[in-house]
Amino acid sequence: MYTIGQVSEMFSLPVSTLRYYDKEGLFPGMERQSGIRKFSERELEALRVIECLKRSGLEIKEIKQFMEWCVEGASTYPERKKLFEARRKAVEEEMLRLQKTLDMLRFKCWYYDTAMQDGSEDRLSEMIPDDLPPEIKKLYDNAHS
Amino acid sequence: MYTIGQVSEMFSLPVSTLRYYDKEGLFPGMERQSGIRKFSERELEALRVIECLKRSGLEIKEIKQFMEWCVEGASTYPERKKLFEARRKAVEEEMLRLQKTLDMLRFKCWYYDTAMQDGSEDRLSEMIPDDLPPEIKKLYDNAHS
DNA sequence: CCTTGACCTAAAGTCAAGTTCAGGTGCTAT
DNA sequence: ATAGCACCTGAACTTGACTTTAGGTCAAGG
Repeated sequence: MYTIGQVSEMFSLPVSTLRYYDKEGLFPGMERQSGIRKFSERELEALRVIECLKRSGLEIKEIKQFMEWCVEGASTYPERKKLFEARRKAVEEEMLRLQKTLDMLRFKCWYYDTAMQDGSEDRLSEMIPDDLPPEIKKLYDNAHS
Repeated sequence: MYTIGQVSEMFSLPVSTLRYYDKEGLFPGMERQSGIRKFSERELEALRVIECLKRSGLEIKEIKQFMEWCVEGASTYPERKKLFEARRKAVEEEMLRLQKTLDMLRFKCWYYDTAMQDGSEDRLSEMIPDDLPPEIKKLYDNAHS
């Protein structure tokens, strides 16, 4: 059993954020001792799932919905599974978008490296898009596709 | 040369967003004909960079700063390069975090698949964390590391 | 005894990134 | 000539996720 301060330390989250999550219903049935929140292993695992779902792009109220399903028991397994499938798909798509973003950033790093060597962008504007070095052209094409 | 409506179509962005970006200074020196914005190839490339930098986690005012550097000319190549290097690093880190998120989501998909077959989580709670199938244990371990 | 530190609440405040609103201009098709 | 678009502006509003504030409880240490 942990206090809110200990959990704040463990997860590097402000105490105010943990209280906010609690107020929003993200720890249904959390125990209290004379008003003071007691975080058990169950709440720590909930917090891990919260962080996962948040990073997957879910909003707080949708996470709350999930936590309610967990309380409801076995009858909501299908809903919970559908949720995780949907988030998995969303994150896989996000990874693809990020890969394109990364290729654009890498291209721009090369671009400004070259501009600094040349002292101008004149030669670069001649090269784009067809006379780029092969490796760089790959980045450019993926970023602009 | 394109109107704001055409650019809105091309980038699937609301017209109001394009006007907001303009007001925030993200298209310095954009042309106008009797009050009406004219988007040239320069603004379209700016928009591609804006979307890239936004996805990399940059705020609008930092993107504005970048656009101002572009106007200043060759003397700001080093700043611009540093910016792209920093964003590249940030996105690479974000990809790692997302990979862990994805492993957690894949683990949960398997988890609820299994729970649905069993009709309960009893067997699962016995298996976690040491008696999971090897492939699943990999996901679990990476997600919880 | 009284101060300090960790906990509590409800309510108000903040911030970024848009979106919406109210009112206005100007072309063109009926 | 008038209705309907696509464009314009400044200002107010919205949303989500926190954070801050103001005021209060309670146990331990000096």
